[in-house]
Amino acid sequence: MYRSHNCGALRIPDAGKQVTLAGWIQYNRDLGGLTFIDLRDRFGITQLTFNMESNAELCLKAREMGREYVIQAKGTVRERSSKNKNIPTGEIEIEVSELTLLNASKIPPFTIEDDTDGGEEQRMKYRYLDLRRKPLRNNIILRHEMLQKTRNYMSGSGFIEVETPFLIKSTPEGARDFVVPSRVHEDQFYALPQSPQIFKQLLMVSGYDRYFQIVKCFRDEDLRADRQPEFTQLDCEMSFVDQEDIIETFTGLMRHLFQEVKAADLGEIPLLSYSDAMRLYGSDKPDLRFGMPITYITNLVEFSDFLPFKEAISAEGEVAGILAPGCSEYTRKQLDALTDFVKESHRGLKGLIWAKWNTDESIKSSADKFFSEDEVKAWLTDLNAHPGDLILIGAGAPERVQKSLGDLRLEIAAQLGLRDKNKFAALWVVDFPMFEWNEDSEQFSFMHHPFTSPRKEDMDKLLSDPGSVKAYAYDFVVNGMECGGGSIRIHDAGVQAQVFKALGLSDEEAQDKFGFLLEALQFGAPPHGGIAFGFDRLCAIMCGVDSIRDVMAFPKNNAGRDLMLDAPSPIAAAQKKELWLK
RNA sequence: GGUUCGGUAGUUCAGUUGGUUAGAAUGCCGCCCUGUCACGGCGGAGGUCGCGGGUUCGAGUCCCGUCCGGACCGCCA
Repeated sequence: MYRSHNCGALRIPDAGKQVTLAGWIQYNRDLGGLTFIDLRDRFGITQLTFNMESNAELCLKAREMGREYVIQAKGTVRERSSKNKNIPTGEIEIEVSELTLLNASKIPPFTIEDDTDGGEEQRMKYRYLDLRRKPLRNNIILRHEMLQKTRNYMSGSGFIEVETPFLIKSTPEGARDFVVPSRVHEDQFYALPQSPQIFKQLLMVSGYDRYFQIVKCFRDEDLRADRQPEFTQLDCEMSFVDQEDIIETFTGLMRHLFQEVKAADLGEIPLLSYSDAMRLYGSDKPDLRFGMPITYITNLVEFSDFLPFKEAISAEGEVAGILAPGCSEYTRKQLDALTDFVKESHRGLKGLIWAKWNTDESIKSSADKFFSEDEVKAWLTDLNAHPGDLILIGAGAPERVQKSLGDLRLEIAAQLGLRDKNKFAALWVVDFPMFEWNEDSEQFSFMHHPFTSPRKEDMDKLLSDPGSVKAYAYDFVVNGMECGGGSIRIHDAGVQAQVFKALGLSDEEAQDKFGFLLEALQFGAPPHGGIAFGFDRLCAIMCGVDSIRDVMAFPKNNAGRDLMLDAPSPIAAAQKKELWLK
């Protein structure tokens, strides 16, 4: 028996007990006549005490033990004479009578503390050491709780978990596939699934009614803080449901998880249409922890001669602004920085007009030469500003105004500390367009995926006016992060064929790529729909971290490399040959 | 594919207009210390300044290329 208790277990009532502990050395404090060792495992830290007077040999031995050595200690639990209020075991210590070195450790490349001195690269290379740190350990444990509570809730709601294959067929749509060469079949490849989409629909055809799976998915695209090449989805599908049923079911799941894991009440979760989200927040995943919606003042400046406004309006653009509460003291430098921010090429505004309502009630704007104080005051009032506030106004094409002011809204909220990690604001975004126009290929492509059902009332516009067709598609958004998305699927082979046609896919192509699905739809496919949640993202939001790396045990770096394994890596020529690779 | 920031001691960083022997903190090693808890005190060791080329009397510093890391755009049904 290596231990009688873990390192987080003992308290004052245990005083007098003979115990054996094992763990890693967090700190070794040698005071001369006394030596203290903080012994750590994933449950906590317990102090070991060695006294030169009572046992000199043991005390000298303890001094030799370095950081991260693995040791075992037998001794007596004792109340401390000087207590440490900062840790749960801080009122007791172990007076050690027997000390065993189980394994020494090299000197760690960075400190294994709550706040490490290690940089990203070191921490990724020695991920197993980084995982010893409490913040990361807490995240991994929270993820475990999420997994358990999700499975329990889903199972309790009549869903069954079914595993689907990882070696499947590549389809060129959507994200790039990771591809696995076949040894048995020359020049042929499997693909790793981007999601179990087709399988879960086939399971509905099979009559499984309510399916879920917590499953790895793979996408060969560039990485971001919230995107990894392999990631985990909570994948779900239901039969005989409409959009309202799905939203109700998974509102229940989300409320449950946030309540259970974070003791957070999501409250009423609002539904917002895609077009409203874009218009008010310039994003299909708005952060609703704060207000500051984009407010359109085009009608107030309709007949203005002020060139930026005049040009925008004559080109069917908009003039709109956002409120920066309490920012009337912003300096010229700060305002210039915000102007540069919206002028960055992917946002594309030509500039930013500001207007300050100072605390002394005076009004000042960067367009004072062109507008009377009353006119500027009308803008301020329209944006719900008060003395002490600043408003920022942009003019241009609607998409640019939305994108720029939407990003600016997030930037200012961040500067004002309004993106509070302990606050959770969820919503459903609904009524997505079915298709979006692709400038490069000059044809429509699907917004969600090609099996998404168009809305009933838009069915007849599929071929005549695809751009105006809306879909039964929905996203679940928390704190400005897209955490889930799904749709009602097409269960009618005829409708599916029409959608493929609208996408410019010939019958032959559709048959080649999705023939098995089209055929399955003809064998009594029930009406069905589903949703998939980004499990890593949900965990990241609950952990209050910016990157999903921090909730994954062994993530990849910025460039998709595993710095610990040094993967990907070349393979031997013989192995290549066997796989028919040049 | 592109933009941008960075690479200097084991680690995290500083290093001025190019100028003699490249610094700090922390870690590491040694000595001292009986109530510490990121213990403290004294002393010490530790650097091909990512790599290659160029400019210069002289490059950590300037220029070009390249590799590596972070953030972002494109991309991500």
